[in-house]
Amino acid sequence: MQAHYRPDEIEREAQQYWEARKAFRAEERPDQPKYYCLSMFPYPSGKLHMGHVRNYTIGDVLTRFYRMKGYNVLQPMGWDAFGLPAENAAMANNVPPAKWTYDNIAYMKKQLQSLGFAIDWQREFATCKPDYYRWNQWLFLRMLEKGLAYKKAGIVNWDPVDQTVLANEQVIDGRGWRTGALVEKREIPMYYLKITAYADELLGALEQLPGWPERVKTMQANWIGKSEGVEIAFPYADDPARSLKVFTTRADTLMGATYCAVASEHPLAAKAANNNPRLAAFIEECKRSTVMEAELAALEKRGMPTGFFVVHPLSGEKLPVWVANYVLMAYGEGAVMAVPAHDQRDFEFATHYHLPIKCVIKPSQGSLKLPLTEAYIEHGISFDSDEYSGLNFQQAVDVIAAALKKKKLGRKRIQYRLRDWGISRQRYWGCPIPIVHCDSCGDVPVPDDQLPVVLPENLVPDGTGNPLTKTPAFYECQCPKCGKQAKRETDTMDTFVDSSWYYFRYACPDQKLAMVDERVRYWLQVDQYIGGIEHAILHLLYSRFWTKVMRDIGLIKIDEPFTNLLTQGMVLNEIFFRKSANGRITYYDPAEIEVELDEHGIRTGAKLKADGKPVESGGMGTMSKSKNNGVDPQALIEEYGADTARLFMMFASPPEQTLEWSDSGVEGASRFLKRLWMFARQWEPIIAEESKRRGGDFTRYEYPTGIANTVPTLAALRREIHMTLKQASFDMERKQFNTVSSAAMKMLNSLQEGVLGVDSAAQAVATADVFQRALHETMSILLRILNPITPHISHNLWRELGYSGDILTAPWPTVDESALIEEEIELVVQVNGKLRGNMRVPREAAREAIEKMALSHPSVRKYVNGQPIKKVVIVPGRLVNVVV
RNA sequence: GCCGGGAUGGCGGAAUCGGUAGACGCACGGGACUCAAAAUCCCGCGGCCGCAAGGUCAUGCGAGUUCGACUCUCGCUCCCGGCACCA
Repeated sequence: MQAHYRPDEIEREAQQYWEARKAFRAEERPDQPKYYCLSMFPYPSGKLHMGHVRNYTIGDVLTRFYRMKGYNVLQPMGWDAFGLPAENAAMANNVPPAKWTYDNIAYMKKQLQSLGFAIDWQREFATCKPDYYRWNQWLFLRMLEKGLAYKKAGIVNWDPVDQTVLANEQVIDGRGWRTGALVEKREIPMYYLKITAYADELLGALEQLPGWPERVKTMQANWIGKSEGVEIAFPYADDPARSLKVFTTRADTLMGATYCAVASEHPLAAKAANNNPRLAAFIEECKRSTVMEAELAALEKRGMPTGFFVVHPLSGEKLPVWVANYVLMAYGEGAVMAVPAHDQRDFEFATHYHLPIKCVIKPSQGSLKLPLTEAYIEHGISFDSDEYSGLNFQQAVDVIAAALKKKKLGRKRIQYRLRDWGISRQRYWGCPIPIVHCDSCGDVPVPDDQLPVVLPENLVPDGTGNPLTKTPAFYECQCPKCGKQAKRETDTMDTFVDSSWYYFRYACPDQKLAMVDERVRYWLQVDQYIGGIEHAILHLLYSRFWTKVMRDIGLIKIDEPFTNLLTQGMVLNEIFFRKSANGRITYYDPAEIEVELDEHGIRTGAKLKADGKPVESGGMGTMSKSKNNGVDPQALIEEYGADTARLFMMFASPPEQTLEWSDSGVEGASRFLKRLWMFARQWEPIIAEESKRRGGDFTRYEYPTGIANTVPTLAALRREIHMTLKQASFDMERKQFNTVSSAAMKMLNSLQEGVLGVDSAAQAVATADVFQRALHETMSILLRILNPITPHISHNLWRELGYSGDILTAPWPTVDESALIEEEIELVVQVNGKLRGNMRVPREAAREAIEKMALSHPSVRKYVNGQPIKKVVIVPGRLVNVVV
C-alpha cells in the first residue's frame, strides 16, 4: 500500500477498472428489481459548474447505494443541446452553434468521467442530433392530427433595431440587451400545444405522486390554478344584444360591482381607442411595457375609461368600462367585474381614480369598519344586495348563478390559470417545426416519410434574427400536397420540448424506427429524478403533459414519468464587490479575497489580495458569471481529487437545501480521506491477515459470548459502529447524505479511539484474535457506507485490505442488533421540564423503580424542595419529568 | 404583486414520533513534535454570572397550546426559488 493518499492515482486506477469491466452498462434483466436513477441532463454551456457536480453526485450516490442493495440500476447521461447560449457564443466568437455545442459536450463528458460517475455512456445522446429531434417533429405531427397542436397569435418581445424577437432574459429594463432600443410587444402567429386539455388530469394526478415533495406539488397545483366560478355577461348599454364577458370566483359580490375593466389588448379597448387619441396613447404605452407577468404585477395600477358602459345583469345599473393595466388578457376573458370593496386590486384602482366603492359582504359576526382602508376579501354574509342579502358565500354564489342563468346572462364554469404552451421560437438553434407554407394549400404538415426536417449545422447567427429565414437552401421546398414551390417554416421549437421526453429515449437510444420501443416498459417510470428546484413547475409539468400525450397516442402505458423526485438546492458562494464613486459595481472572485479575523476568529473585514484595500461582502448568492463568484470544479478535482469533491458536496448540507461553498470545508473533507488512508495503512497487516484467514468473507462474524464483560472496550466499539451504522442506513434511505458522511467520520473517530483503548490494554494480547475480527468487521462497515459517496478510495482500500469481491456490488451492511444492547441506560431527569441531572438505570427497570430513583435524586430533591408532586412523566428509555 | 420555501454558536449544519439543543465538520485559542514553518497529533470552544460547584439566558421577532416546543398554532421581519422566450 502507498504511504500517502494519492487521489489522482487511485482514481485513475479505479476508473480504468470499472471501464475494463463495463461495470456500469445497464441491461434489461426482468428477473431483477430495476432502479432507474436520472439526474436532469445538462445544457452543454462549456464546462461543468458546481450545480452539476452536486446534481450528479447525488444521483451517483443513489445508484451506487441501490446497486449495493441488489438492484439492476440505470444511470444514463445526455445533453440538452439546443438553446440560446449557443447562439450568443456563436455571435461572440463567429463559430457555428453546432461546433461550439459539440466541443462543449466533449469537454464536459471528460469532466463527468473524471468524477467517477457510474454512468452507462452507451446510452448517451444529444438533443440537437436529427436522430433525436425527428421524434419531436413526429410527435408534434401526431398532436396536430389530434387537435392537440394548433396555431394562433402570440405576443413576443420585439427589438425594432435588430428586427428580431428577444427572449425575456434579453430584455433589460425594457430595452434590448444589444441595441438598447425600447422593446415593443408584437403579435405573431405561433404554434401551441394544448396542455390545458390535460389540466384536470395534471392536477388530479398530483395526488398519486407520494414520492414528490409536497411543495412542488403545491406549486404545480397553484400553477394549474383550477377555480370554480361564474361567467357573467354584462350587456353593452348601447348594444344590449351583445355583452362583455367576465369570469369571477366571487359571484357573491356581484351586487357590489361598480365598474368593469378590460386588458389593454382586449378588442373593446381597441374599439374605444378608435376615436379617443388619449386612450390610444395609453394602450400604446401598455404595449411598450413588459410582457413579463412578474414585472406587470409590480407596476403601479393605472387605467383609463373607455367611454363605454355596460348594464349590470341583475340590478340594471349602468357601469363604466375601463382599460386597466392590471387585467391580464391571458386569464379568463381578459376582462373583470370590479368590486372594490371586496378585491384588493380593484380597491386600490378605485381609490386612485375615485370610483365608487360599494360594500355587500360583511363578517358573519360583527360588521365592517367604515370607511374601508383595504378590501374585505374574506367570505362572509351578503347584505345591501336586494333579494340576494343575508346569504353565506356558497348560497349567494348558487342563488346569483341561478338568477343569471335564468336571464341567460351567466353560468357556472371552471377556469384554469394554466395556459396553452407556445412552442414557436424565432430562433435558429432548435428543432425545426415540420410545417410547409404553401400559397395554395396553406400550412401543410411535413409527411412522416420526409422526416426529419434537418437543421443545417453550419449557420452563424449575427443578432439580426433567425439565419434560417435567410437560407433558401433550408426554406425553399415543394409543397408535399400539390408539389408547387413552397416555403418551409423557419421557427424552431422551445427547448422544453426536447427535455420533455428524453428520459424515455435513454431506454432505447439506438432505436431508428420508432420514438420508443418495448424497452421503455422495463425501465420506465424513472424511479428517482433529481434536479434543481428551479424546474419545479415548467419542465416537470411539460414532461408530465408529454407523457400523457404519448400514452394517449399508444406509445407507452404509464401515466406519470417520475415516481420519486428530489429537488436539490442551489450552490452558493460569497459575493465580494466594490462600488465606485459613479455607482458602478465591480465583483471580485472570492479566491482573490483575504478575510480578516479578530482573536476569536470572528470576521472583521475583507480585502482584495492584489491591493490590500477593503471590499464589501454582498452575502451568499448563487454561483454566477455576473457575480464573479463561481468555483471551477476542474481546479477542485485536480487539486484534491474527485472523492474529496464528492464528499464535500455531500457533507456540506442536505441535498434539498442550498449549499454554501467553503474552501476550508473542502480541506476538511480531504483531511478526513487522508486520515482514513493512514488508518487503513496502519492496520493493513492485521486486517489483511484476517481477510486471508477467512477467505475475504465480511458477512459473518462470531464473537465469544460474554465479550461485553471480558473485552468491554471492544464491545463498546462494536456498539458505537453498529449504532452509527443504524443511523447511516436510516439517513441513506431518506437521502440525507450529509449525516451519512458525518456517520463515516464518526466511525473513523470511534475506530481510532477504540484501537487506542484496546492497544494499550493488558488484555490486548490475550484477545488478539477477537480484536482482529472486530477491526475487520468494523472497517468493512465503514468502507461500505462510504462507498457510494467516495467510491474510488473505497474501491482501493477494499482490495488492499483483502475483502472479497468488488465493493461496487458488496451488500450494504446490516446492523447487528445484539451489539447494541446495553445493560444500563442513562435517563435524563427533569423538574418542571427543566434538565436537572441524569441517572443510570437497568435496561429493564420498572416504572415504579424509575420514579422512586428519580424522586430520591439529589438535584430533584433540591428543586422539588418539599413542594407537592403533581405528576411524574416517564418517557421510556429517555427521561423522567417531575412536575410540582 | 402572486405562488412556494427557509431562518439554530464565529461559520456549514445535527437533533428519526413534542422529550438532554449544538452530533459531524470548519474557524479560532492553547499545547506537543520541529532549528523554524507546513503537515500531523492532543486539549478547549454558544452568551452572561462564578475561583469552582453550579446558575442563568439562548433555535429570526411577538403571542399561544403543552408537564415539556428548534419541532405544533396564529401574527410579523428578513432572505431565497418560480412567474410561462434562460435552462
